[in-house]
Amino acid sequence: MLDIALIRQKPDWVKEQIAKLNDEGAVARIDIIVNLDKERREARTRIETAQAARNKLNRAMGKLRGNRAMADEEKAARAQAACRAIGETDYEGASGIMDGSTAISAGEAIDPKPAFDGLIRELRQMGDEIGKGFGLIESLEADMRSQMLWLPNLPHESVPVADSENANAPRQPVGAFREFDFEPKPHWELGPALGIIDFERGVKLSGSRYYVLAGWGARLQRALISFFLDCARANGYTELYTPYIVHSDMLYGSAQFPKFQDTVYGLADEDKYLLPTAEVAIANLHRDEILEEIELPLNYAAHTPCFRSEKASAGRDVRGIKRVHQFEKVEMFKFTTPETSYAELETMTEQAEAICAELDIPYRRLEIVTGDLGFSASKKYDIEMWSPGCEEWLEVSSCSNCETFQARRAMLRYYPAGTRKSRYLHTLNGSGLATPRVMIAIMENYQRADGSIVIPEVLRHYLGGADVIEAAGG
RNA sequence: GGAGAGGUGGCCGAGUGGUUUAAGGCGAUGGUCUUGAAAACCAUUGUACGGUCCUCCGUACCGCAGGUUCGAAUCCUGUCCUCUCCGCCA
Repeated sequence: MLDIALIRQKPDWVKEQIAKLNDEGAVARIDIIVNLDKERREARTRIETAQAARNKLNRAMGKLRGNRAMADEEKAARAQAACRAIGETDYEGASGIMDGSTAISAGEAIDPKPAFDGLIRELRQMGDEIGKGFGLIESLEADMRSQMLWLPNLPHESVPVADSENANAPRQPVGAFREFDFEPKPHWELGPALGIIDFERGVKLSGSRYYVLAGWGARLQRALISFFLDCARANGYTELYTPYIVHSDMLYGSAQFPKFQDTVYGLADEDKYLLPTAEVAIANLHRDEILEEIELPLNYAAHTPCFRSEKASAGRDVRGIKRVHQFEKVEMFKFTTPETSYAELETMTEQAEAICAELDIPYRRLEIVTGDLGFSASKKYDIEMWSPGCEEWLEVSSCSNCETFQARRAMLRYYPAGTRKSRYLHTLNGSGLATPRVMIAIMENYQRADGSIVIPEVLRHYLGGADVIEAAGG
């Protein structure tokens, strides 16, 4: 979520920033929000003033009713006088009369019953109107919130301004490209031939975009996950095991909802959803907490399955395991101060790149332009591995700084050292890495003419020292 | 899944529908005292939003959501969570 104060103060500047993104309709929300904000603040000021008067009168009523030292005749006279004052909207006066701090002149004897009934009638009427007022505030604030939830994050000033992903600027690739003396095959041929990917049975079990890994395929994946987690730990990330099913609030917190609601899988009978990424679970870990600056940065990593409906990309990348409904990923996540988040983004991205280098697969970094930033990132780098079989760059990691965008939604805050005035944290997330695509890259880069696959050096000790996946399978 | 008990500030823990606007304690912070510390004493002690933005004022929040009432931490309903026992179970 964006800072409402910023929108209020510089609506035109915010519009300019949003216009750089590929998000039609978001700019138009700003005017709606500015108007709602104005309306809601006016209502709040007005209603809360009335509520303050009413609270005071009710308290005074308590004093009048409960005053044992006061004769019933005087109470009745005061009730009647207070009733008259309220009718003239003199709430201060009425309050003083009721709590006994204002003297009243003695009049004729009054029947207490109608006097109090009249007073209660006045108070009830005030209450009814205030009730309506709070109803108005509630509906204005609900409208505001639903508008705000659809606004994307603003790009960092360093992000290149361009419309589409085609403009993402790749850096120089790193690592040696293989030279094959045969035609390298795509993984969707290598996998079934080796018996390590079973597309047909995956589809039989669950439908298209599902697959079964068997034997060395399953073991290779497990080895990769262990390797990734060990890298994360060496880099100072605390490993987490989180729930894979979370409340819908968590998806609002990490900003998948409301915009990308149709990309996740939900449970039928509960307001709970399967993780599309561990980011959702980790981003909400410190929800509604206020951390101390000395604890920061907090670095977490978790391996989870990720479930994605991929409705938006129906028909795309249908071959192989590049785009599937269920995959495994190790996610890196950082909670930092605003001052350090951009340095941490560089660190995190370099850590993801280092994993590619250790696997000895050619990779490159893309600096993502404004039009391809996505909804929640202020700045983003993608990392791609080269796959010689399908002859394309595969996105294996995406590292983002969301600044305070998620923090505002999930109430992630900290006290700067020596203060008690809380600020929002910055959140960063990055894949480190995602298995199916890294599996593709390994299979295609490490394939040999006979269809066997050499196991990358760094993975061998996770696989009992084996150095090659032979065509016979494991 | 069944039965019972319970959710109150950073923590513990009082709290008859009003007459102090959550008592008291612990912790924390600041101060007094001290060569220093401890002790003692004094003061401060949450979050969000709104108004003014120097500071203060106001509103809301006693798990959450409704309801009753002029007025709810307190009464009613629903719900979530925790604990104990029973059942089932990797």
